[in-house]
Amino acid sequence: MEERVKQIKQQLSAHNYKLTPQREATVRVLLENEEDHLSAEDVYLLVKEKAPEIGLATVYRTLELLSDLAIIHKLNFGDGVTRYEFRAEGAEHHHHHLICLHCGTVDEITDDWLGPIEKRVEKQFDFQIIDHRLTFHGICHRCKDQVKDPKKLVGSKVT
Amino acid sequence: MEERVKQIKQQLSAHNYKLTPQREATVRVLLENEEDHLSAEDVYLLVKEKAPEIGLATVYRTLELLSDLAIIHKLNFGDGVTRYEFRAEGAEHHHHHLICLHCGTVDEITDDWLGPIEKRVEKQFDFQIIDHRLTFHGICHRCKDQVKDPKKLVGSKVT
DNA sequence: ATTCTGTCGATATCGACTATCAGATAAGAA
DNA sequence: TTCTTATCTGATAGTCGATATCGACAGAAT
Repeated sequence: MEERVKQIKQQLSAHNYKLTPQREATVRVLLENEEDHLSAEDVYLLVKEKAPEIGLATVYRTLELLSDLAIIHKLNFGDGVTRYEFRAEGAEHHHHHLICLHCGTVDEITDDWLGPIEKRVEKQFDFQIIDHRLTFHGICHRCKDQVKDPKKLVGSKVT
Repeated sequence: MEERVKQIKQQLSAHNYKLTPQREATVRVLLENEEDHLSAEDVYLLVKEKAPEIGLATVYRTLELLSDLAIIHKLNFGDGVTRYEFRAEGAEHHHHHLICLHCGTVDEITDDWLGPIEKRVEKQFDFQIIDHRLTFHGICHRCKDQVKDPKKLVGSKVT
C-alpha cells in the first residue's frame, strides 16, 4: 500500500506533478477499492469521508490525470458512467469482463486469451493493435437459476 | 430496401406498434447509412432532410423502440455518444470493431472468432453468454505511416 | 516582496438524453 | 358517420455526468 503510493508519487513527479493531499486521498481510495469498478461519484463520496473539504472537480481532475499517466484505466460498461480501475502493473492489455445482464455484477477474467486473434487481426487488416477490450454479456452463475428466458434480456442495452 | 422496410413494419405490428411516417423516415435513414455508425443526433439531422417537422424526441423514441425489438443495436465507442447499427439478420452476436486511435475511424470485422473462447468462459466461469463485444484499439492501415510512437496514444481514452 | 506556476473548491455550463404534457392521429365501437 | 380510446408526436423543461471557468491560495523562483 505505502509502497504503491510512493511509486505513484514518483510517477507523478516524473511528469512534474505533485502528490497533493487531495490526490493522495484519491489514490488511497482507489487502492483500497481495487477490486471494484468505482465511478467518479463513488470515488468522490469515499474520498469525502477522509478529506471532507475536497471538491468534485478535483476528483475528476485527479482521475483524468492518473488516466493520462496510464496509472488507472477508464472503463465503460454502458451504464452512462465512466468507471476507473487500476492498471495491472506492466500489463499491456487490460483484462476482460463478464457482465451479468440480470444482476449487473461485473466479474473479471485476468488472463488474456486474445493472442492468436490479435495476430490474425494485425495481419488480415493491417491494423496495429495497442489495446483491446472484450466484454461478455450474459447470465452469471449466481443468477442462472432465476432466469428462464435469457433471450428476453437482450433488449435495449448498450453493448 | 422496400423489402426490409416491409419486414420491419411486420416486426413492429407483431408487437402492436405502427410504422408511422416518422418511424419509417428514421428506418430509411438507418438503412441508407447502414455502413456508418450513426449517433441519434446524426440520425436526427438526416431524417430532418426528408421530414423536417420531426422532433428529436421522436428520433430517440424510435431508436429506443427499434433497439428494444432487437432490430438495431446500441453501440458505445467511448466518445460519450450512443451509436446505432443494424443487426445482421439472424446474427446471434454482433461483430467486432477496429477503432483507430489516430483518426477515429471504426472498421469492422464481420467474422466471429470467439467461439472457442466463449466455450472456455462458459465452462470456466459458469457464465452463460448471450452476447459479447470485442473492440481493438490501435493504428489503422491508413494512419500507420503518420504515427511514430503509438505508446503515446494510450492516454486517457475510455476503453 | 513580487511574480509565476500549479493546484484548489465552488459553481456555471455543456451535451446527451429523458420526462412531461398538450395536441394530433389512427383504430374501434356505437 | 360520430364518439371514444389508445397511441403517437413535437416542443421543451429537466436530469445527470462531465467539463470549463474563475478567483483564491500555496510554494518556488527571481
